[in-house]
Amino acid sequence: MSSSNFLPQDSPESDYAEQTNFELSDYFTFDEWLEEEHASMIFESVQNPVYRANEVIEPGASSRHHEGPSNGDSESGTEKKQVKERVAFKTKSEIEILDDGFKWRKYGKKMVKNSPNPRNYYKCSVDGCPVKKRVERDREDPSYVITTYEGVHTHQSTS
DNA sequence: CGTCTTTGACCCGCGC
DNA sequence: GCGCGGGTCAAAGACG
Repeated sequence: MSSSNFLPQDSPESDYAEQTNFELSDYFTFDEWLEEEHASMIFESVQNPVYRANEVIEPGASSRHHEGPSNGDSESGTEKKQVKERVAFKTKSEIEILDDGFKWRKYGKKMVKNSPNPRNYYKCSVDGCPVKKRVERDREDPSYVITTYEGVHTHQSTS
């Protein structure tokens, strides 16, 4: 019986951009919500399971993971403010693989100590799509699934 | 045959 | 300096 509300909109085929038009959500830093209890914050989003977080990453910030194994010195100019958009969804469902119209490739699974359930990491299979998806189960409500989208799709959904 | 899943190992940042 | 936590990649296997 998963006739619950998977997505706020009943038009999964709609453009993702359309769905990202939730201005009813609150604007807060992801860090803030991280400090707070996930469940607590999103708990109110049961009806509006859509949260939008804009994080501004400064050029000086160490957002460089491990791509250039060269000896330091990797100042490739083109350094500008990178705005990462993160959206947290909380939906009540048994399955965590909620198809939103995009193709995702699982690239890792990790176990969080605060939760007896593992955390899954998904990435868009589309080339040039830096969008990442993080799926986690609510530790207090295993029936709830928290999906966190990171980035913006640079392509249309497969529809 | 191509794509995706799965698991372990590795890496990074921070705290103490 | 080391440990912890979290996040990512990679190789092999499974699957269509």
